[in-house]
Amino acid sequence: MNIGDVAERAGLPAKTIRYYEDIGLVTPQRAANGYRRFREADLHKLTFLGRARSLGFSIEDCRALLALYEDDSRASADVKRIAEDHLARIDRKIAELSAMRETLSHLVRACSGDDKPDCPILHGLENG
Amino acid sequence: MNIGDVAERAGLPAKTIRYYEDIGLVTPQRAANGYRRFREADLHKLTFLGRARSLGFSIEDCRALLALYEDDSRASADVKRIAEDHLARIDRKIAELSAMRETLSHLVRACSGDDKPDCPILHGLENG
DNA sequence: CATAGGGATTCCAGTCAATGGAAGGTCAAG
DNA sequence: CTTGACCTTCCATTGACTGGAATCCCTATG
Repeated sequence: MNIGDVAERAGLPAKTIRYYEDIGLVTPQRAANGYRRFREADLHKLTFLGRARSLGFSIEDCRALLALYEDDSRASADVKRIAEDHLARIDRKIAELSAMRETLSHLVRACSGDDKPDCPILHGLENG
Repeated sequence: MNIGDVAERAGLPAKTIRYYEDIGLVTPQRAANGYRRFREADLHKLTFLGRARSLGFSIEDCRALLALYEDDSRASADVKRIAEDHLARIDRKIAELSAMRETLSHLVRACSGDDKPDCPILHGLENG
């Protein structure tokens, strides 16, 4: 497979796949003309990466998950720890956004949104 | 005020304040020795910026909000529109994270987390 | 007066995870 | 032979800072 084919099948931009090779997540072979040549195993890895990234795992998490994915003698506890840590990060992020949402929605609700300058939103930003 | 004082009072790192000057959000005066000299109005702006940033507004939103803040003939509708747009972005982000959380927590719950290689998390990443 | 410290200055590089674009090489079809 | 779709590498940019180096300024003490 050339990069275009694997990109389509993995659902990732070719550019991203080149980047993943750059940082050592995949190591496709090369054809005589210099083109990358991807095998089925590469496609599996890229699909795996796409899914992990879409769940918000960092590239470094993905690297670790991929290593475990390829390691037949892994302990599922190692995978679970990474996933739980990430879940905790997600929860913290949601909490942070919810707090923002809470504050901001109060301000928005208080603002008449007309052509007059008086504005509770600006007032809130000014005075905490 | 020197940058250290205004940094402390605004609750922002000095480095961030220099950056904000760099991108034109504040324009402190300069003393004869080259030090930045901040007035009370600068402090207000920086405090305003800190609050807006902590609510997740982008720098460009902050720039627009600051312009409205300084414009006595503003319409509160303009402020409200920016805030509502941002609120919608927050909601989308929360929804996205919640979806990740949902998927991931299912996988985590299904994983025994022991020393055996069998792992529903990896399986889920492999097969969608 | 020398010096030590704490603060200030500028500039450059790095973060994260790509993404955009330029300049050029390769290949299959018509 | 040319066209157009692919592919290649390399460099720059994104957002919002943050870290660090090298240097300068000010004040206080010995």
